[in-house]
Amino acid sequence: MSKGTISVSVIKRLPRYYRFLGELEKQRVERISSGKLAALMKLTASQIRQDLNCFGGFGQQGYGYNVAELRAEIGKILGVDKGYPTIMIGAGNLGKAIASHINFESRGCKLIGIFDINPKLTGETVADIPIRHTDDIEAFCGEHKPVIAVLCIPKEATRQIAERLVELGIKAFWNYSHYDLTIEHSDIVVENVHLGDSLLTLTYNVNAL
Amino acid sequence: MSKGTISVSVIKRLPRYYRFLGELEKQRVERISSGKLAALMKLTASQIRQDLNCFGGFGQQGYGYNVAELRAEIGKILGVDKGYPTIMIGAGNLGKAIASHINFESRGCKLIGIFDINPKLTGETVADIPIRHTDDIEAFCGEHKPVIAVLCIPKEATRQIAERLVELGIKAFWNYSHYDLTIEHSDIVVENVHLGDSLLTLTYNVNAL
DNA sequence: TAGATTGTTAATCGATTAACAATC
DNA sequence: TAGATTGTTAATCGATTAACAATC
Repeated sequence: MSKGTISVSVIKRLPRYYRFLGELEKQRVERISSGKLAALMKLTASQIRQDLNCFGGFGQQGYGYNVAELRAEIGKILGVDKGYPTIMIGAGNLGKAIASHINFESRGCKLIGIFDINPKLTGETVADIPIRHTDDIEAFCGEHKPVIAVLCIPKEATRQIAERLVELGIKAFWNYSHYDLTIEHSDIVVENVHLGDSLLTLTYNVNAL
Repeated sequence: MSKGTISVSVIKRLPRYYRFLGELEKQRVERISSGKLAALMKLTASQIRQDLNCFGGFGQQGYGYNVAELRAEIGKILGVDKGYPTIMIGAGNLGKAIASHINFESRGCKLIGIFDINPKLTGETVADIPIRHTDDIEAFCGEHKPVIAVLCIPKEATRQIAERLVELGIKAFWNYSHYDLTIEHSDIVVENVHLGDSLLTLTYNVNAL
C-alpha cells in the first residue's frame, strides 16, 4: 500500500480530503478530477495527485477519481472503522463539550469511559456515558483496555496522569490541557490541541490587517 | 520592527514561544540561551534564533535572551494587549465551553457578546455574558463594533452567518463549525479549527504503531 | 481515435539546519 | 581578556509545483 514513510504534511491533509470527499459523496458526485478537487479545496492539482500517490494509484487516466471509492480508501488509511476504545479524563466544561460534540465513532474511536476527580460529578451522564471517579481508572482500564485517552484537565495534572495512563496501557493522547505533552516512550503518540495558540495566531493576523 | 513578510510557519510557532517563556518567567528564570530553550521546546537552537531574528535582535551575544523581555516583545508582536471586541455565535455545548474555558483577554480579545438562534437560551449567562438572540446581532454590532467572531454553529449555517457578519464589519473569524470557511474578501482573516481532523490524525498515528 | 487526466519525474521554491564571524 | 552565545550567511533538506509521457 504505502511507499516508504508518509510525511506529516501529507498526513495532516488526509482528514481534510476525507471531509471534502464525504461532502461530494453526499451531493451524489460520482467522479472528480484532481483539478476540480484542487479548485474546491484551494490546493493545486499537482499536490493532490502527489499526496494520493503516496498510498497508491486511486485514479484513472482520462477519468479522474471515483469519489466514493477514493473516500473509502482514505477512510481505510486513516482507520475510521478501527473503533479504538477511548477514555476521557476531565469532565469540566470542555470535556463535556468534546464528549458530546465530537463524533468519535466516525473517526475510528469509541468513547467508553469518562473520569473526573470531582466526586460531585460522579454518576452524571455525558453523551450516554456515566462519569466515574478518577480513582476508578485502574480498575476500568484493567477490564476494558482503552487505547486512546482524551485529556481535558488542568496543566498541572497532565504530566502525572499521562504517566499513569501509559502504565495502564494507553498508547495515544488527545491532549487539550494547557501543557505540551511529550512522552519519552517511542511507542506512544500525542496530539496536542492548543486552542489558545490558535486564537493568538488569529489575533496576530488581525494586527496585520 | 519586521523584515519583509513573516512566513506562516514562524507565526504559528510564536504562541508556543510565548507560552514557554511565560512558564519560565513564572519560574523566575531570568535569562535563557537559544540552546536551552531549544532543548526545552524540542526545536533546534538555530531555528529559534532564525525565528526571533525575523522581528529583531532580542538577544545579546554571550548572554542569551532575557526571558521577561523576550516574552514581552513576542506578546507585543502577537498583540496580546489589543483587546479586540469579540462576539460568539452559537451557545451550544461547544460554544459555552469555549466561552468559559478560553482566556480571551490574555490573547488580545475581549468577548463582549454571545448569540444563539435558540430563544430558550436567551437570557442565560455564560462567562458573565448574557446570551442574546441571533436577531439582535445587527443592533449589537452597530453599537459595539466587534472585530472578531467565534463561530460555534452547525456547518449549514456557517457560510450565511459569516457573510452577514462581514457586512456588519467583522474582520476575523475563529471558526469551529464543521465547514472550511474561506472568505473571498482579502481583508478578512479566518482561523478554521477542525477538532475532528485532529482526532483523525491521531487515529492514523495509532494505526502506525 | 482524440481528449482528458492520471502517475511520476524533474525543477523550483521555501524552510530548516549548520557554520562561523561578530560581540557582549 | 576568554568564554559564551548571538545574528546572519551559506548549505542542506524537504515539500510544492510544473511538465509530460503513459493510458484510459
